Amino acid sequence: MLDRTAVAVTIPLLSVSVLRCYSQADQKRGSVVPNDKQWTAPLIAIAVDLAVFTVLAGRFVVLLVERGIEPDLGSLALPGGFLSTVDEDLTRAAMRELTEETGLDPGQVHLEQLATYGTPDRDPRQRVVTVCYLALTPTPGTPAAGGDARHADWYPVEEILAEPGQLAFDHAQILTDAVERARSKLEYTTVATSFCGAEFTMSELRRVYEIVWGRSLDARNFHRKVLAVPDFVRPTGAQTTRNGGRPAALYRPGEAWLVQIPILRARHEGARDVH
Amino acid sequence: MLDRTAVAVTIPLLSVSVLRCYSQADQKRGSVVPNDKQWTAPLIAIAVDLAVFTVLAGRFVVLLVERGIEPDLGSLALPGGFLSTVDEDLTRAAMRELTEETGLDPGQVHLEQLATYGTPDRDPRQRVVTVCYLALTPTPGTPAAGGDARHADWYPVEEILAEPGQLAFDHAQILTDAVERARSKLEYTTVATSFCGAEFTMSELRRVYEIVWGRSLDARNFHRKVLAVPDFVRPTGAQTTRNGGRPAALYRPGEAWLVQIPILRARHEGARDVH
DNA sequence: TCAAAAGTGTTGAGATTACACCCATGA
DNA sequence: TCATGGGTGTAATCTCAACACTTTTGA
Repeated sequence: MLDRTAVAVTIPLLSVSVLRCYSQADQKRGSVVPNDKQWTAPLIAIAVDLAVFTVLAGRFVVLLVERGIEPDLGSLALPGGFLSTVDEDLTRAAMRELTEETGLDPGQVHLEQLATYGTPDRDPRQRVVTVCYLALTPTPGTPAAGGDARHADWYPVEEILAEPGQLAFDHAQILTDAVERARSKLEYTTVATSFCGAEFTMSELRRVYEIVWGRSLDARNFHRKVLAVPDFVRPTGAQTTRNGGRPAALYRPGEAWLVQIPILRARHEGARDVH
Repeated sequence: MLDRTAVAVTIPLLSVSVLRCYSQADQKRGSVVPNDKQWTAPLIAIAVDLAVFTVLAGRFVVLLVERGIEPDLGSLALPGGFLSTVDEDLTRAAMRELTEETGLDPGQVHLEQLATYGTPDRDPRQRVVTVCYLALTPTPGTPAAGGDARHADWYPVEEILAEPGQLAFDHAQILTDAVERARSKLEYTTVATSFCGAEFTMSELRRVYEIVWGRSLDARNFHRKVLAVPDFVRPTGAQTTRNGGRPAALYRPGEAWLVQIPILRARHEGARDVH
């Protein structure tokens, strides 16, 4: 690999005047002139945004910040920020934002790329392309505000989706996509354990599904279905009575990721609502 | 929305020296100093790459170009390129590349975002973040080379995946992800019709599944399963004998997108290979 | 008449749901 | 002893893959 510092100087960079040039629709093409051996491309600001979910007090909640700067000052927004350097890896940036916001141990969270949003006018200040990540975590401590954010807190997903106008930029769309992804991931993967602590009972795991999907599940069938998936969960051998009633076996997450037979077949008819 | 030209001048831009500064690992932070009201971020080159698939002569094939410039001159690569201007929409850029490469009518193709790849050293020249798209098309005419590409052609997916070293950059990973996405999308959506022409028979549609999945399906059960999905396909009323044997009804794609009951339940045991 | 492809009917194996029933604890 | 949640057993139902069988064409 070439030396970065040496390479950098061979790359024509945008000047203010070139950026102006780009912005004029009648000069879409030709605003960057590739010369013989050099290599040109418009340079754009890249952000990383996070849709962080957890289950808190029986509700499916998302981490949002209250914007402390314009535009959309005072609106709610997904936490996020720009790459800290041109060399920062995308996933690393997402992880950095996540630990900054939640203080969580990265080993406890599930983090996956959701999608990239890059409509030219999604940020009124400048062209910003944002790579969004989905994060599922066990309930963490109090989230910390910082950077552009005045305040960070957990908000029930249903309430935010019911009033999407509260969200800044195109974050309503991103949140919708993230919720859909999270819900469907529960069906085909073992990711639900990411919402639980290190050890959990069957009913605690079932609660996760019930809360995220907003419907009740048969505790007995659920129990068998989870145990039928090889290495979905591993018994610790210990028991707990923290939920009352008969002592329940404690489990730890297993190594399995894909669930062959979905935990619940999609059927949106006779499902009773939970809460 | 603010006037772009006016905004541009208020944004601190990278100079060559600032970019150099970013490249030095010991100065990761602090290389951009945010001042009071202004707003800073590292600027990065954004590319759009395409994994274009079709079914050609009974094979599942992908469109690849032979690179005409360094690095990886002579290697195969996914077609793609940089945004043509800082204001170009990501999806529009993908569509532009697609029509440039295949000459297809955009109405005929299925185009969806796959993922974004941004490992800092994935391109040895400079930091490049590439937003990749998955495209599924009916068999088009001869693909056209152009830009960085010496030559563009369709290559059987199996053969390329068997020798991933032929691919430039991280395109082997991208292709793997794209193939996986394409295969699983067939199971839960009606996207397979995107591989067929405007009108097709049941066995032609079934062939798509067989070729992409690399396994044979029971023609009779397939037939019923497709018709069981509301508005998966619509009969045109016409028939054809182009495949020999008894005349087959012709269908057009319907409006349905999601298939509630997967076309084939995942079971990778007793499946016979096709071809 | 035969081969080949299209399309319908049926059946047995297996999966799934709904729920009866028993277990173990705390209050 | 009772309420509460944990966990097992089972029967009716549903689904699906497998395949026998009929239909309609071209050669």
